[in-house]
Amino acid sequence: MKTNLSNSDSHRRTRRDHASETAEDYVEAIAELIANRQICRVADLARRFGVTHVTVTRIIARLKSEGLVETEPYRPIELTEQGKRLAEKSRARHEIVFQFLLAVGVDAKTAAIDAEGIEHHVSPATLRQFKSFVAGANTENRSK
Amino acid sequence: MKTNLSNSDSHRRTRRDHASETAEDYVEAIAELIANRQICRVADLARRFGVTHVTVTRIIARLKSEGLVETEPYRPIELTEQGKRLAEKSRARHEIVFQFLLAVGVDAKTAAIDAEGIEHHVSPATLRQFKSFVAGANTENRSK
DNA sequence: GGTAAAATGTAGCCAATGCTACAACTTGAC
DNA sequence: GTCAAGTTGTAGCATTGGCTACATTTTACC
Repeated sequence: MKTNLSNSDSHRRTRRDHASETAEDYVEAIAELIANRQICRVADLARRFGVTHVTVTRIIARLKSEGLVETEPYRPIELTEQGKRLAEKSRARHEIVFQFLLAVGVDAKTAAIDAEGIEHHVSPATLRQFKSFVAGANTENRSK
Repeated sequence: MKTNLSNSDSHRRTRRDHASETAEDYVEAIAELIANRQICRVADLARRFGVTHVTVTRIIARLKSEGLVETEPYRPIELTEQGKRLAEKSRARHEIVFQFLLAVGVDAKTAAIDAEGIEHHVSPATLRQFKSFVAGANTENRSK
């Protein structure tokens, strides 16, 4: 059952563009913080991700240079339109993965944790299957 | 004055996770190459992961220092007992994730790609659900 | 308004994983 | 045995994301 597809293809996907995953995690967290508390600060993100404020500062600088966030020194962090779009896309995908895990019987706490890790590795095709599975689970019957 | 030592745990959090994922990917690939071709060379891994031989060399050096592989300069790469155990564990988990994706309707090629990325983020609890889902899907096909 | 605490920024270190360029070793053909 | 081609190793650089230590700014309270 190995299904050896041409190897460079399969691993190109798996390859480390960890940077864009980080970007997605951050814009998603920023959007959530703004939604919940009206404001997003470096310290909030540091707490959220369990890193020091230094790490957050540098990542935010990168996101700024990529046009995802706007911020001035000692000021709160805001999302650009592009950042908001990416945040919403990430949130939606995250939610589908989370609901899917619940639907296949994973407990809520584990599903929340695993969804965080899995969401970045789900292709659009797989996401569609997840989505329709969740929808099917709600309807809950199949006549062959 | 902060005096917080013994942060050695939290520091390197993501970095270490990332490093272990790489270790798993590599021992898994090494085991597969040895199974298929009786030998694993730096160049094989470089092709497989789509990176240069330099990157492979350095990662192998790290795996060696971690006791997962054995190798002498200009010689093929072999797995230690510990390396074999990790490889088998990774392969089994990978296979479950792959079969699970097939079972929920993902096409084989996409499933192969996504399984690569997802496998590292599936907790034991979730893996159990995946496994029993696959088993259930098989039973369903046979009996109904 | 002044000052201490909290928040943020800056400098500089480390590790992991990419790369190119070049050196050294191994292998196969002759 | 020699030499070319292929393989592997080494040097040195970049990027990302961890960290501590220290500097600066903002805020909050008297």
